[in-house]
Amino acid sequence: MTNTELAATFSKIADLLQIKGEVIYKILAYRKAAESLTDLGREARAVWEEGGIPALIEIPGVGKAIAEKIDELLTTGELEFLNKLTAEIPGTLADLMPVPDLGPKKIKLFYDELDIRTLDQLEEAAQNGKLRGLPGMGEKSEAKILAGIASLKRRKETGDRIPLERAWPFAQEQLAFLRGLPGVEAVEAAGSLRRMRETVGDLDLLVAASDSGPVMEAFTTQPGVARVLGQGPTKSSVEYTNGMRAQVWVYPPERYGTALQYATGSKDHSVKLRELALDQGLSLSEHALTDTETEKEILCTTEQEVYEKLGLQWVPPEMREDRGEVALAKTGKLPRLVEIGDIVSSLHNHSDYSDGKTTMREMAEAAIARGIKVLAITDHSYSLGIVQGVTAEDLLKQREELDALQKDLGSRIRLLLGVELEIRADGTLDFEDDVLATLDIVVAALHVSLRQPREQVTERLLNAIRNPHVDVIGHPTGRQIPDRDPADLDMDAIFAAAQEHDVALELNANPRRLDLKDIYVRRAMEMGIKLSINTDAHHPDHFDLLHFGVATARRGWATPEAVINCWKPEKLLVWLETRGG
DNA sequence: GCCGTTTTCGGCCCGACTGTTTTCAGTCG
Repeated sequence: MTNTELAATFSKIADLLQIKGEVIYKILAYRKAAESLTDLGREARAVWEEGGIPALIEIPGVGKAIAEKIDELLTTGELEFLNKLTAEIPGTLADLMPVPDLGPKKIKLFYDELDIRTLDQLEEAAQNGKLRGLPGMGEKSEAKILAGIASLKRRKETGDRIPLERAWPFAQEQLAFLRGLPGVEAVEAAGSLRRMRETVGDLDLLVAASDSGPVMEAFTTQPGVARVLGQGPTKSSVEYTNGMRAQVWVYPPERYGTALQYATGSKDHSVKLRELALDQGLSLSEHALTDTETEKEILCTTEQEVYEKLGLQWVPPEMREDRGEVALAKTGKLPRLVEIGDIVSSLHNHSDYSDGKTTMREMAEAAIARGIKVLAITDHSYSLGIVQGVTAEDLLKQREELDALQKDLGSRIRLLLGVELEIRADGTLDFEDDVLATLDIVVAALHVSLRQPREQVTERLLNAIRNPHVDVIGHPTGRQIPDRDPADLDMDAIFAAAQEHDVALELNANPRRLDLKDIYVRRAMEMGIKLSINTDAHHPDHFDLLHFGVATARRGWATPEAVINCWKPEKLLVWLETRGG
């Protein structure tokens, strides 16, 4: 049973308990545990095999009761507690919770009064006007539920969260639109986009303006808006014709700091802040910090002031997931996270020797223009058929050409010849050691047979890590957002091997990959494993995807020391040279 | 159900918006 499956179980329990009307804090505890399991950088099963229930209790949000339930689930695959619960109320009621504007109270009402247990039954009842007679229900509520069901079905087809790759550019357009409106003093994307999560639920846009009315009016009536989901003086939300949703908040400039903090979240991070504020006799809301005694407001123009007033270091948005950052900020010990300006080397790139779109020279010149000091050309090796990868002979020719190019470019950039070495389906590598030994850097990667059984696909990657010539494992899990799942790897084994053999794990910056993902970056950091952030550029423009990788690294609390691309070129070259057996 | 440099029991954030209401409940973030 995977973390995802465990999380789904506890999430379902939370839904059913909420519909049943259980006290909210118990429900929140199950939800917190579900989220914590999802965010755990390793498998709960491995934790459990190592240390049993006591080890499980070490997981944040998991106490004795939930640890015992995990134990039962991992032992038997069943959970007596859930079985009893579904004997009381139908388990299918949990499927209704994702319907927008439909919550536990109404689900309970419909079940009690009309015996509605499924989405289809609910839809039918709404269509036939059966809901409007119930207490607190009217025609509008009924229509809202139908719209919610339609929206849910749509999102099921397209995926309920939008990949950062799509959300980011669209958000930039919306920000530009808002920035251009009269009276607007500042604009910022908040929410999970500002935290740079790999997928985004909806866009959260924050505006500083003294008069909100005109901004709200312009926002909700702009071209591209399919329907207005809500509109008030401080908050409005819309659905666009492209299916995305956004909400915009408008606050006066003098309250912008608290508003930005609130809109950025995450919810759990903000709750921690609000609790901390209460300890200091302050109530924190999106409008202000308020002294609970005197009810006097303290306004914060900037977010920095909010954190400062609470006695905290300012927490970078990427860290705001309630994963221990508030405690560190309290003691002033937040790590110095990697920044885009720290990156001086680009170590996984392609040219027209394989499937890159341009020559090595064009790539080098584009890299120089972006301030890159070390550029590795790592074309695919030959067995990856579809891209016409390089053979040993090609590498000789490529080396000659690269040497000439290096001479030409002089000290403006240091060029390295490498390869993106194919890890074949049978676990062997495309080149023998004598060929690999001639290269400056080797990035080994999986591209084929990603669906092999766990043991087999893990062993392939381990074999590559053990090879003394392999320096970096490229996009380790092979996932693509949103449609390709990662290979079923034993990540504990991969991390242990990378640590033992001092092999760097890549954080592929392409927003379709972001592989390693944030929680694995965090685990790599904890284990002292080196990271390599690369754009995997197949075209000069791809160098500009770097910020996605850096943001993901920051989400995993990566420091510049841990990222080999941040090292001084001399240090990097020494590291690469002393490797290779 | 979880958690603890003021607590192992008694806490556990705060507000906006909508729809159905005559003052509030439900949902969302």
